[in-house]
Amino acid sequence: MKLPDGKVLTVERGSTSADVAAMIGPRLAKAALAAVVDGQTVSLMEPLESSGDIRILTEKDAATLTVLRHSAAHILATAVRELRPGAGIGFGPAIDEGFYYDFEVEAPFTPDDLATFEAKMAEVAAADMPFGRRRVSNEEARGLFADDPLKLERLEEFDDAEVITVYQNGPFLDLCKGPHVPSTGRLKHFKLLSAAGAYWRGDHRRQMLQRIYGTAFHTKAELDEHLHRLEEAKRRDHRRLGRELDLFQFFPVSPGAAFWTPRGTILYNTLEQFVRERQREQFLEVKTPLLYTKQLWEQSGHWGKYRENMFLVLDNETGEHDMSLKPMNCPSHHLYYASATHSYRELPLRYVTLDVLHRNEASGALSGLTRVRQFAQDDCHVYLREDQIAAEVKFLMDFILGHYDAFGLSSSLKFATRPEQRIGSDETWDRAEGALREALEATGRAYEVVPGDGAFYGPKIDFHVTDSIGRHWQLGTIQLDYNAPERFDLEYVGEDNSPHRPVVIHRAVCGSFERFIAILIEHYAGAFPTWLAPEQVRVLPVSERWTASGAELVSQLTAAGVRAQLVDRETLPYRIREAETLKVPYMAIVGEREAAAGTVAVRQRGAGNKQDVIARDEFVARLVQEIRERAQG
RNA sequence: GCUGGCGUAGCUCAGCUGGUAGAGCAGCUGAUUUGUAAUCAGCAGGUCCGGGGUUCGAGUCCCCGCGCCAGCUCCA
Repeated sequence: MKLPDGKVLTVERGSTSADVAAMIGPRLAKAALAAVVDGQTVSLMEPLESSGDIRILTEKDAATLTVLRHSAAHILATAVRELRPGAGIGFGPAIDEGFYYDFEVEAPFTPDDLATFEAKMAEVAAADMPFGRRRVSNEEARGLFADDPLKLERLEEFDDAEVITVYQNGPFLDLCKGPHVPSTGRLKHFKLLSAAGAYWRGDHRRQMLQRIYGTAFHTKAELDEHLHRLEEAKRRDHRRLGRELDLFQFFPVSPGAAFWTPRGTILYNTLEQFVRERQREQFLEVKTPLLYTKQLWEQSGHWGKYRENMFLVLDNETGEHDMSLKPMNCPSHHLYYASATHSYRELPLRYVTLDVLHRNEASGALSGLTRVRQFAQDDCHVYLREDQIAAEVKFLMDFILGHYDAFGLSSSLKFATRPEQRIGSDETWDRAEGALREALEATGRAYEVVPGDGAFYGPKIDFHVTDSIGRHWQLGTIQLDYNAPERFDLEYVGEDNSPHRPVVIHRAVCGSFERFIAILIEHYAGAFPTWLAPEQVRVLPVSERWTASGAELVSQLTAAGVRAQLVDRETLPYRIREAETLKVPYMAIVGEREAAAGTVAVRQRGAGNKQDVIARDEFVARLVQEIRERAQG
């Protein structure tokens, strides 16, 4: 076996990675959690099949966290089986932030059960049961899992050539390809987080299992930090801040549709204004109807593929639900494009609509502002020649990334290819995927491929942004569409004076204003930079004697376009606390000294009582500049 | 849509095994005129999510809806 430093160790046939670790040294043997053999992460107890490269992994290697979590899932299942002997077992993998295990049980788990399971897991870990690995034949496996129908179903899918392995720790046996840590004692820092139903194999037509989520780390510090991050996310939750900062509400009479308060409306309009300003030069904004007959949706393909997500409207004359609120803007843009003859010289032609859209989302899918039934996209459709795709994709990409930059959001790219449910021929898809991939490659940016995740009409590039606490959100998108031009018979007149088919690109930057605002709220934890803040300055006279002086300052600020408000009730400390709670960026305090000198004592949000006494004119000028520059604050 | 949990004053939450509701904040009124994160006092606020049922009696127990939350499915 060849070690990472180039040394070659000769071991007996049938040796394991654990043996290799022991030969290297006792310290490593003790710290070892798994190994990488010929590029494959394997369990230490796995026999080495042939000579090759080997590297022993300890908790310092990131890959072992996944192994630990996978083992934690088995330890959870061990505990559950111990306490609920009849529980059927589904799958139990490691996931991004932890692990889960699915169980088939009579009665769903309660929050109290989680605590009990967690305690039992600690016992299983303390018992330090070794994880044993064994290769079995399919027939033997069927015998071992005779009482586990879910495992038997999985076994049916193996073909004869595949290696089937089982792992056992103490009483618990699972069909599993591993790898696992050497023994249950390696699990020290873990926590069970939640329980919820999950369809067997993710199929909503199959039975629902009960899934338990948990997380595990190598060290207590990492676990604590993770739990702390979950708390922090809760603290920033836009639904909570939306209420506390008085930005929006929901009413049961309109599930999934936000009601924007005066403060929230300012935020919304400010964002919209920003979007309009950026796209003023290179895009053409159009307003289109909200309601259409099904004829349009039949032509676009939505009637067939998207109807269950559309709000259908009764037409009194026909007595049928053959009208619909628009769930997307594309068809209306196509309709408009097709209404005139276009020259190749006009292309690319970019239509944008910021209208409200309606999608009838499953009731259980609704969540705050991030999953709603009524929302507005900054929705653009570009009509262009095929030879313009690469340049256009680059242009749109820069445009989108520039938008995220303005908010300090970093992003990554995903390339999504044809889904199962789709329209258009395979040849068209080949062409679209090829063209989009080529354009993407040409930008030189890194991207991840997500097969089968494309829109039903074409492949897409999705933009995922990372917020200030490291969470990912899918926002913008660039989708290539060769189908719509066919369906809507779109044309342009080429240099050769004959008609040609344009290509369509669907583009959104914010995704939806609703979701984007939710992300901004959480990203800034409600402390918006001044240009976005619903209330930018709160003017606080020290006592009622200085109200007039404060009112004068408010007029001055308002005249300069700054959103300012005078608050003169209650005591000064009370009002300062109130303004801090509402996360108003600036407090302008006016008392005897300031009134006399024509100055203002400026207290900045979150800066404590480090105030800054400056001339009023200067204060106004500074604010105007900060707002104009859209400073990050 | 599915599984589970939750739903008490504008907000955050008490309310034991059934005996027709309570606090803090917010609101209103008054006193105080205040210099950097809550001045004091008083008052007013509730179809206990909605509808059925069990019971002498239901916020509390049962059933059916609705909404929200955690997930699943789906997705901007």
